[in-house]
Amino acid sequence: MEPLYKPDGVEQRWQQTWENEGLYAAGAGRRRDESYVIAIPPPNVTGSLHMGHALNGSIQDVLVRWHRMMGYDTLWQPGFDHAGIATQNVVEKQLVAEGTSRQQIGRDAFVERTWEWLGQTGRTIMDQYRRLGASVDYSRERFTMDDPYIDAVMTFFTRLWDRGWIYRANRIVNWCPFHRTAVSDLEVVHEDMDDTLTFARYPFTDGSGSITIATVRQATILADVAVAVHPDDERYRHAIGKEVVVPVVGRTVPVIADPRVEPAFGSGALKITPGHDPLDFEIGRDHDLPQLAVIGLDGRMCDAAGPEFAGLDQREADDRVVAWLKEHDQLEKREHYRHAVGTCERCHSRIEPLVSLQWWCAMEELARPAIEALQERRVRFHPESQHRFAIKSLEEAPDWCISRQLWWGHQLPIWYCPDGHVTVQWPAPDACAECGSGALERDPDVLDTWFSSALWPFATLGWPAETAEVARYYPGDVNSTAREIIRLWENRMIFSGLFLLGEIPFSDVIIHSTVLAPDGRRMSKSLGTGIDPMEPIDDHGADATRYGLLKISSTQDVRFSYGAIEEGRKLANKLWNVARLIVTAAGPEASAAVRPRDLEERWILARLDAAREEVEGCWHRFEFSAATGVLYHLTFDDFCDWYAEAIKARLYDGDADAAATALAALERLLAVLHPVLPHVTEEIWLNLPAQRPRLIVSPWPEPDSSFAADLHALDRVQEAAQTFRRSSVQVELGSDDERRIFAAVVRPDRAKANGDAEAERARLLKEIARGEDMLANARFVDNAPPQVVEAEREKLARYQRELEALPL
RNA sequence: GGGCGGUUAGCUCAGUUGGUAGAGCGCCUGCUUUACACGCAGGAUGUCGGGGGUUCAAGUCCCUCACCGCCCACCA
Repeated sequence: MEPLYKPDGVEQRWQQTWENEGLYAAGAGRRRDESYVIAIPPPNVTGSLHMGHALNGSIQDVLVRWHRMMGYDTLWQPGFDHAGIATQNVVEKQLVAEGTSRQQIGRDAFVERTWEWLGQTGRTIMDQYRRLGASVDYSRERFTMDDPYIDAVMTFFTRLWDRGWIYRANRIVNWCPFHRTAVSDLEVVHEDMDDTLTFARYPFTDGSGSITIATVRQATILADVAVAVHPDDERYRHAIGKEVVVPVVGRTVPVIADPRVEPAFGSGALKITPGHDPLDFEIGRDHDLPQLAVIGLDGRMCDAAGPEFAGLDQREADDRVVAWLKEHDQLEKREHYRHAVGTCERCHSRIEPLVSLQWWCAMEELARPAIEALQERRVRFHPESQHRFAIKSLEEAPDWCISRQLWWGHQLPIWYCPDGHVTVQWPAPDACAECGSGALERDPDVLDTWFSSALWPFATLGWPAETAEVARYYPGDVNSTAREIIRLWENRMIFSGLFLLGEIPFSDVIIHSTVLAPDGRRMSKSLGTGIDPMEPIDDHGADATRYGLLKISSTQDVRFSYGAIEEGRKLANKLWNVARLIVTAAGPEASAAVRPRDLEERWILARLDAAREEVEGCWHRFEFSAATGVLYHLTFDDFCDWYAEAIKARLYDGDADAAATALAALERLLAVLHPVLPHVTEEIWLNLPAQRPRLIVSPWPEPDSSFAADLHALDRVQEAAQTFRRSSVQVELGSDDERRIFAAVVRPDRAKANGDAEAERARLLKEIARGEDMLANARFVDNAPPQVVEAEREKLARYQRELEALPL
């Protein structure tokens, strides 16, 4: 064993060994009946792992390794999401770069090309998980487009259909003109943009002047069917019921009253364009107004806009409309206006609200049991604030637009016959369910990618087939993910699990922190602030990276910190070296045995057990950062600086009992550290004398109360040592044991140099004065809890003794 | 506009039920004859964002203001 622990090579070796020996597989190390199941949030096949994946992987791996050591039948399910629009976006852009397009090569060729491309990316991602030391069952890799998974998706759809919860409706949707598909509200991101607000006058038909409206989308004037004002708006009361002439097109439309108009905005009068605005769509529907469309699916002006405009880019059309207004003296003014505009999450094209025929899933019946389950705490979100958010999101969830006009994804199990009958069936029907026609055509649309993600925890187990795995591993235990995905994924897994299997897929949802760049900005490729998690892993090791990420994790957003990772590296190195001390001194013939003879040996055994319990508490509460603190303190302060220093001399003397006990203590330390630092602990384990199973599947230390009484045995020695080192004041110790340990750990030659009796005297006098003040305060003594007063008295007495012991 | 969170040492952050502020890094001082200098021992540094309130006692509970961040959102 070298003095410097070098993770590179060691970690890769263990990662291969564990996987090859089947120790990552479901059920490895199983010694009890209960299962422990986590389904990894399947990364999109499009990319590589980012820092959030590394943190999330570390969190899940700690829980999984811990449960594996406790003997649970543990399954950590890996795989990928086909990520419909995200994947199509990447491949489509590749085609554009090659000077072609998906339309040119056609659907079949496009899908084939996508399959080819993701054969490479998937491999990369799984290798990155391996490099992190993630103990997922790599033999069970699943993909949301595997054939059995497709069965699950289609079954989900047909069951919803059978309940009558899926319907087709013409509604206004968010339309991405680049991808030429509808996207859900959740896939639209709002970005601040500079715009121009145009104020245009619409003349009344009776010649009594005009009414002014304000708009940022001048081209949509062509599709106006009304002007609306607020019913209580005194300025426009006279106008209600009159008619105005729409500029350019000359259409006569009514002025209506609707409370949804905001009088304070713009001119207070709103032009109504039901075909191209969600609010106008609703107002139009409630007032029985027609829907006109002037913008086509490609985002350009369509034929309905008239021959002058057809085919124009919207911006050009805007300019022409403005020119017309100016020419006819109907342009009142134009103002700079900065506002949030909806854009496509994937390609950032401006979203066009369009009326289109889409498939919807009614949410009310699906959400209700999920809301109840959350309210009854049958599933819990951590932290608690996210639990409330999850409930609120379900309560407010609008019907889910599940159809997408994409090519990459699960095609809807809907067929049409020439007579227009609709057959919904899976497996695919041979003939129309209504008329028996064999000439069926499948609906070209695919499902929203989250429709299939929602089934991840059980579709990966073979559902809808009644597999032994579903029976054994469903429901699972924990799901850990990022905050922004609660509505997209967590809630949908909850309601689909309840609907299809009658149970929620997990009992706890961990919402982990977002890892920001060191400067506090978001980590993103476009900003250049991203840090590849493989970088710290290569530089400092997977153990150090795992430790560092867990240390900085909390409930809020956290900044990435190399310092935290270096701390992890130091911990691994420290551990390596104390193991070197013990193993070398014990010799190859030694064996571990708990044979404590002296106080410090009983004390470290008690400390190890107490720390084990503290760490378990942290993990039960999902407080990963707190756990790293416990482990660091245990290793550096308790195990190395006190225990190892105290027994060092006896180890050199060849004391077999001390060596056996030290080996036993080291084994317990390694076990407690293993879930966070799996590689270095396994490597040390290998170097211990005697044959034993791999640490990864070795039992987690059992509670051991034998030495609990000695937990505080060293408190007095530690305090005496600190006093001595600081001031050269020798504090009287109570027993030979205490004096012996003091002598072994404290080296007088090093302490004296720092002694400054005068400074110490001043410090003690200050403390004593403060303590006397407090005890002289009647209100404090009368009202503080007795133990607080007593503690203050003891502190005061101790300071007095130390003061008296100071050399003059 | 709505919701949530943050503001504690030079930096990154902990602070459980109110009991008189901590860690790591950095900095200063002193230590290497057989675990580790990726180490050991010691030290300095805080009006706990501002203001008000409750309490014997507030970083912790309440109100308020300021700034920062995230999520959500149909003021065209």
